[in-house]
Amino acid sequence: MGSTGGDEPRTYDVEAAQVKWQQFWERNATFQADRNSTKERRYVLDMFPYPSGDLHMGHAEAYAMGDVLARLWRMQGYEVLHPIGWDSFGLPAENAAIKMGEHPAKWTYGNIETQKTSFKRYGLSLDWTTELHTSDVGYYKWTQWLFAQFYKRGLAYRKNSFVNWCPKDQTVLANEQVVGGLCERCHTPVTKRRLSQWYFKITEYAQALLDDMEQLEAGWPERVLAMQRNWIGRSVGAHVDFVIEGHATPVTVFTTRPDTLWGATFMVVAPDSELADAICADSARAAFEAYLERVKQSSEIERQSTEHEKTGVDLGVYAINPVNGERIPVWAADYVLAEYGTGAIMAVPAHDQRDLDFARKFGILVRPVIDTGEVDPRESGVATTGDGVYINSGPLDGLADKKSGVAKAIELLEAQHTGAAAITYRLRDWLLSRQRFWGCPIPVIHCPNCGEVLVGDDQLPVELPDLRGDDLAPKGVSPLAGAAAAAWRNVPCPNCGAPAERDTDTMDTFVDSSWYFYRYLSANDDTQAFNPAEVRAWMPVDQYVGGVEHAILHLLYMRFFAHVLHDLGLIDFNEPMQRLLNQGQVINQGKAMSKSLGNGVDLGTQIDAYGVDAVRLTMVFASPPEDDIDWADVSPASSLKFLQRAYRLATEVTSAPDADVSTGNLELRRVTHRTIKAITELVAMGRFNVAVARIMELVNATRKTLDADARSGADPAVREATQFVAQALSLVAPYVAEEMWELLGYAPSIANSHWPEPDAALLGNETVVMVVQVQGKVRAKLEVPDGLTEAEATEVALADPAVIRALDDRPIAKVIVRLPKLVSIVPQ
RNA sequence: GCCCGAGUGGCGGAAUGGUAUACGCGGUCGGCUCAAACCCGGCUGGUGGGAACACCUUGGGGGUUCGAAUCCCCCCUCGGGCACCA
Repeated sequence: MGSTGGDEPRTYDVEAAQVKWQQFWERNATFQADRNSTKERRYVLDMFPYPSGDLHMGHAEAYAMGDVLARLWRMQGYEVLHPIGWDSFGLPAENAAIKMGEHPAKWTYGNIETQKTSFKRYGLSLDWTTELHTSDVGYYKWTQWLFAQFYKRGLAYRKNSFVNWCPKDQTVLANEQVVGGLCERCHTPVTKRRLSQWYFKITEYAQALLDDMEQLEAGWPERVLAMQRNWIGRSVGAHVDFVIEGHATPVTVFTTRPDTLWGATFMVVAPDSELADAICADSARAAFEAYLERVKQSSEIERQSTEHEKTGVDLGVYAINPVNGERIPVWAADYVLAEYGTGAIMAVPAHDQRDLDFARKFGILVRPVIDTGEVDPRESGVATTGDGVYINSGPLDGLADKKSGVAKAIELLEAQHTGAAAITYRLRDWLLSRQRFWGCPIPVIHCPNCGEVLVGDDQLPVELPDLRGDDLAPKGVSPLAGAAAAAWRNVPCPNCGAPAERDTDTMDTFVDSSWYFYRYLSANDDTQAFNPAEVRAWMPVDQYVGGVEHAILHLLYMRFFAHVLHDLGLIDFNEPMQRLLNQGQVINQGKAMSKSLGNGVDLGTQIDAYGVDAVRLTMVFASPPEDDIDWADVSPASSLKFLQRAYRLATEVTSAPDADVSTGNLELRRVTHRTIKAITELVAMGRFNVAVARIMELVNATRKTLDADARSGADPAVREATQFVAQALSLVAPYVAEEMWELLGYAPSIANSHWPEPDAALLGNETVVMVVQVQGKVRAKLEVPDGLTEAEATEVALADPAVIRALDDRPIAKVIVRLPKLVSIVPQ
């Protein structure tokens, strides 16, 4: 009980409030968006969850953040759509199904029920009427339809090449899913396999994806944009053709330094490229094949290691340097990648460290062509890469900077038709096939006569067959290629009727998640993937919220999808997410929570102990949204204490709901309106932790007013302050906010209340604290009436004893006045 | 190696050119209590001083400015991303 005592209940029953308001919101469809609304619309989107079990601390933080904005915008009078669904295809379900001898759907949809209950308890302002599951036939039919659109446009194709293979999950992986040479999901070292696989031609959009980042600069975190730029990896340089002795077609290399061509003393091709095989001399064949075998055995990690000693083999052929006619040897070495550029490079050992290391190991000629004034690379073993004067470079000799050297070299190559300016990207096409069952089947039939045949729109969906348990166990190929799926797989060719087979791979689940936010807008429409009119009405998304771990996965893929959908004429924008918030992680004792460390914190236990409101408040208040929260550093118990303290204000308000606020305590009213202004701005800027601090200050100020005078409970200013405390609090602590709202005598729900505008007349102050500096040091803090003139302020400042003492009779050189709060005096 | 971001009390953090350390945690002293928990209130960057007060303090060094945590240059440390990418 509080020190002032009283008969009314002074705290709220956390558990009872949670049950009561959940029911209320559900019954009244409080958070259901009105599709026919005439209000301005806002679309708040959280990255949809994978139904892995129950809601955990990480979800709790992410969803708390999105809800703050959704709730603010709703109260500000926008029609807010805040949907939710399930990214319900994926490997964990399949693994669980194998273990239990079940169908993956059972595990998946069971988890969804559990998680859904937790979501509802968590008090999020979600519209459940558009709930979707990517594993529902009604959804994945349209994933297949979209694949077909991509295919028809030439953006989905199959090719045979070395691909990333996870030996544990027994499936291929996209480049984006290989992190440091390990499988993103299970951390097994990734190996290479040669397979025919489906790809999306994301490389065709490399430049567009770079260019359109300009639109995102205002609303996306800089680090995400940087990561995407880095990942796309644009390099500007030139293509140069080298004739190979004894071969008709020249080999093209890509280089960023065509100006160093005169120093190219050998050429290197990737051992696992077709090119190496094609040009290898008979005399070198045996050595080459032994080397290739060795390269294939080594893991990605080994190969990528910077410590890795250079290896390679002489292919026994010579190339002709197009600028000086010099014969240079051609080597195969694994430091050249088959997939990047053309799979072949010109090596300039004097000015590239990798080439220098290689040349020194194998005794190949090193010839500097730029004199940078540094030690000769032949002596130092350190390649020089800076600007300098060109030497040994024919027509470039005497030039002194890289820029003109590069330009001159390209001009020369173009004139003799042996090369041209070129741009290369690091980004590779998106490998979308997966050798697993619980995913969206690729709607293609392979016919011995007709080849690849796309399943017609009228034949969609291609439904998954009913496989379970051991049928799904990894056998090196997709379960859909196994005996149990024979009946599903063997179908007549839609073209010629001959016996044919369905494609047995399923799509990467990132395909599913690249378009779910369009589907929310017409989730139950079985005539189209999404309704263009609804997309026009609601999109782009105003705020997207999710983890930064998707910076170059989902967030790149969904951008690519949007570009294609735009080119297909299905949407009229390129960038679907205007603002992006990457919330931090919840960690414990400095480390990510994990089972092996045993430092996990269970969300359900926290909620049972402190309530939803306190947990959410803790999440939001602990740090800026994008920073990690260490649960060891926070105190949900004190969050609850604060909520009870706020609640208590409402129990002490005795004025009528329609009381005339203009008669209220002016000081408190000023604090309230300043707080309204500050919180409105802070929340809009995503500075939620600071906004909460402001709520706390308003609670403190209101408490002081109440404690100062026993009659303050009847003061309408106290009601006004408390009312705003409830509204601001409702952004993070919706249950206690509803309780307060009811106690104040207003009709629920507070979520539909009108967010106040600050009264401009109340933003000023009668008096302000004016700081007086002498030589930049604060010498006095004076309480003066607001609205002094500069001359008056100066006069008051110079009269202050502390200021006089600090001036010590020195004459004044300058006085700078910044009204209303500062006077800076500069003595001579 | 390249690219981003960050360094502020014992801790999370606030202040983005104008009162450094808001708000909270922790601590401490006091009130309530037979007692304790809860709750309520005060104090809480450092050094010197009995006090008034003075000086110092935003990773380090330099600069711009009447005034710098904030802007500029150099360096250090930490976190993240990419990485034999030609």
